[in-house]
Amino acid sequence: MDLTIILNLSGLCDQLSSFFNFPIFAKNFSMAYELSEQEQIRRNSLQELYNLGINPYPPELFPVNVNTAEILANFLADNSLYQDVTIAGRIMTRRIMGAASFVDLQDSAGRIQLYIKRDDICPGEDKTLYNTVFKRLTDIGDIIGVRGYVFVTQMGEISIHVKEFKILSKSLKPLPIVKEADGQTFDAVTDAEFKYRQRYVDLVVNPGVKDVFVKRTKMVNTIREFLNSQGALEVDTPVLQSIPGGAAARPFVTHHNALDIPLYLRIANELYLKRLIVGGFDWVYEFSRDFRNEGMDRTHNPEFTILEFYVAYKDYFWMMEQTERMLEKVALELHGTTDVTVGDKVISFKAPFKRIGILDAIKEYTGYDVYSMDESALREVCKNLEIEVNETMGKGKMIDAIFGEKCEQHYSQPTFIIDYPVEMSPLTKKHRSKPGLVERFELMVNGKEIANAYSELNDPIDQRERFEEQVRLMERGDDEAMFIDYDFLRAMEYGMPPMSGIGIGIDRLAMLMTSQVSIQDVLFFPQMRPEKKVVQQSDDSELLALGIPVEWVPVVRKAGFKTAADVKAANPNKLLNDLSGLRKKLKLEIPALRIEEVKAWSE
RNA sequence: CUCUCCGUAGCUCAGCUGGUAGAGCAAUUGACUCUUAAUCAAUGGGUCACAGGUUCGAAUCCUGUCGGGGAGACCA
Repeated sequence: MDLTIILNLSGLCDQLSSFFNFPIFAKNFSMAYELSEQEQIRRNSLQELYNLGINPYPPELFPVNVNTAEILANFLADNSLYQDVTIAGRIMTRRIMGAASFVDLQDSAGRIQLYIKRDDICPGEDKTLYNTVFKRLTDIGDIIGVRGYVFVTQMGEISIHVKEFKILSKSLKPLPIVKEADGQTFDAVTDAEFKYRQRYVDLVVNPGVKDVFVKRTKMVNTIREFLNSQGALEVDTPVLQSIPGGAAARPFVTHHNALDIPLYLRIANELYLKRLIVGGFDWVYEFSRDFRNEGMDRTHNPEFTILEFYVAYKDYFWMMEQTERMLEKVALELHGTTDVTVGDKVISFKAPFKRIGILDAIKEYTGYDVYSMDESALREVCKNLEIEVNETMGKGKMIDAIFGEKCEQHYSQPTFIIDYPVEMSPLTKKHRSKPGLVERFELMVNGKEIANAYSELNDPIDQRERFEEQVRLMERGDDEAMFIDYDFLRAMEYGMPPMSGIGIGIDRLAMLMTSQVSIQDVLFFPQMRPEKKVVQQSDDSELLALGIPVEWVPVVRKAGFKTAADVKAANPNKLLNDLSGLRKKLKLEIPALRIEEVKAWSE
């Protein structure tokens, strides 16, 4: 870029600058066309603040000494409190009435109304702070700090009478406007894509969203306390595993460069926790972030959290009692009652929960007694029930399919489904009295599985055979069958205490406990397809290089042609049309283009 | 992967069987010293997701693409 171009650029900047009424830096002057009107105005305000000697992003701490919830909770009882508060938060609405204004300030704990009077924040002659800085240069979404005293307005609302006011962070993008009155919400952001991609905005503007996540954390804390108080030890085990074991699922694969081996993101942490029990711990647990490379829907996210815990010398009956007690406690802690409203149902987490054998459940809902059936008989049953089966499915998978299709949805109230067929439970101890079954339960709530537990298999010879059966299934084409983890077998050969273990889907439990129908609503940042780049990054120089006059470059970009390739691919007639239209529309005082010029750009 | 619905101003949404876009809030300017979905007046703001096609004419009809929701398939 030679000197003349630089000179031209700065000349153009002045022109654009006056057009948009704010300074534009040469480096990114094209941006001016790509911002919305409101964003331009906010940048303009930002510059004006600088011009007034105000730093809209001050570096020093702001000494907050109270939050909104504390004030609202305590002030009415004692009006002498909070007579010198400093508080900070985001401006959510403004009601300006000349020399006095009301502002709703939102902090992490809630909202409170501010009363800002011109002559209080500007005691002298100079009213700039109120008239200009507050009224004109401050916007909804800005983060401010104020100092003042708490009082009650004539309308009876607890408010802060502001004496000092300071901008702590200028907001450049307008927030969606959500209004509330008498418990009703107006214009809430309902677009799922917007909510999930820009959760930060969802959290700011939509009432109740924060509460879901606060409840989720409270739930996890309650569980942690429940376990810790009984002597359980929280541990961390590897996320990157060379053998993805402990569950039937498709893993994500990655590669470790230094070791030059494939590694898998864990689908479960079961086998590692069991190793720790071999090592001599009696009770270990982990809130495990697991990853499964499978479909996504409202109960499945590629990464999700499972609580697993393993307890030596216990069996699955003991585990059922623990589970009941734990969930009862969670419900009480979160809702103050064991009855939790989920959608239009009320679910009672009052212990004990109902228990029923999976085969009895199938008998109840289908009439078939599949207990002693062989594979071909079972296939026939599936056919009669119109359940799709294929050659890769063994006995266990078919029974699972029948249950999933015909029974699962009936269990709204917490119900333990117990005593599963051995074929679908390769890590589970054989049933003490019912041949062909294992000591396993799943907890169904609201028609969904939320926990899965067993008396854990600790016979290394049996375990080896079960793994080998899995390999046979894999050879039949079952891509979910488990790999053999030889180190796990070795650990078991040293002697593994009898134990019971469980996995509880924390996301699904959070859905239940917060009455959300979609897993995306209990994850801060649910998985999404990457957003297409909204603004294509390109350098003006590549457009200049085509011979486009410098004064036309921002116009070309505004017209949607952001790269040299875009311009070359364009029909010159259309391009000329678009550009001339913009020139007219924006009333640009630059020479009109001729078709020959435009054609020359793409040659 | 299949079916289905959706994508219009910063946000929430209208826009009929084709005739180049409207409202409320938000924004700008002004009035107003206890308002609270504040009010009143005026003003500005849109490549109607993207790309093709049909047509004199497309937000609207057709095809494809992208993104999202829902249902199914697969799967915990």
